[in-house]
Amino acid sequence: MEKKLDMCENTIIHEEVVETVKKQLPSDKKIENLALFYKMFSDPTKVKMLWALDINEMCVCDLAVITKVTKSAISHQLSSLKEANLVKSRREGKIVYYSLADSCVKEILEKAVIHTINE
Amino acid sequence: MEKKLDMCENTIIHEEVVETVKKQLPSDKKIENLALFYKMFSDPTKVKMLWALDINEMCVCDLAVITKVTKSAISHQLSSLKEANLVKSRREGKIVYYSLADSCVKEILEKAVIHTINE
DNA sequence: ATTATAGTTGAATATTTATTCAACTGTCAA
DNA sequence: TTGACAGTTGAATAAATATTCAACTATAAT
Repeated sequence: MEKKLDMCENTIIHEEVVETVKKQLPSDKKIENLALFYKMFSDPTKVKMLWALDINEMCVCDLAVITKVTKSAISHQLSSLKEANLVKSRREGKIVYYSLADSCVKEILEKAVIHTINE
Repeated sequence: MEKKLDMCENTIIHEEVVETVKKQLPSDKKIENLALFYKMFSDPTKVKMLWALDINEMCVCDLAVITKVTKSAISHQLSSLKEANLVKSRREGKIVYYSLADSCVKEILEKAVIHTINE
């Protein structure tokens, strides 16, 4: 009679494949950075902001109008996007203008368009 | 003296820009689909799974070992990935083998590599 | 038929992420 | 220097997502 707890549910079925794949995988840190990067595209508000900024630089108020969320929410989102080096800002008087920091953004958005069903 | 509630915090500062951008933005549905698509790349477990599957087709057990999460969690993740048409599966006896359904996956992952700090 | 293993499922829980709220800073103009 | 407005911030809350758990299906072997 066996123990109630099965020892470990992680049975390796194809040991060779697992070993080969493990060797070729990027480091956990790298994987995490990839996921972090794509998180910036994984929310409708962020996607809309990025798309809008690709068309024109904009201030927080305008982005709030376009996305229909509060200025505060926009500001929080912009700070993640800035930390991810996807947007940059410049101040002009009271107004802060945001724009894309990385020309790859539109390219990335458009790459996805091909793989999604529209309308 | 004004009302306590300010009528609407969404002041449009650059009306012309806002109008122009609004016209050029994709529909909300399209934006949402884009976000949904990138959600499939926005979690380390999913990224690792996709990367692994790009190297070799694999069964649920093997993926569980490689990602260090339970078979159940993997199965749940695979079902989202399948719904997003990023992976496909075939059964061989008791074992279900998963593989990439879309050759763009690796391309997308690698696009991000350029924009992330590694190690 | 019975048992064992691979995988799936739905509900519960844990974790993460987005948004709101209220108080704050910075800049301009009266 | 005071008020008004653009924007930011941190903490609280709400909402979304990932993981676990336990019960289940499917297939194969004895």
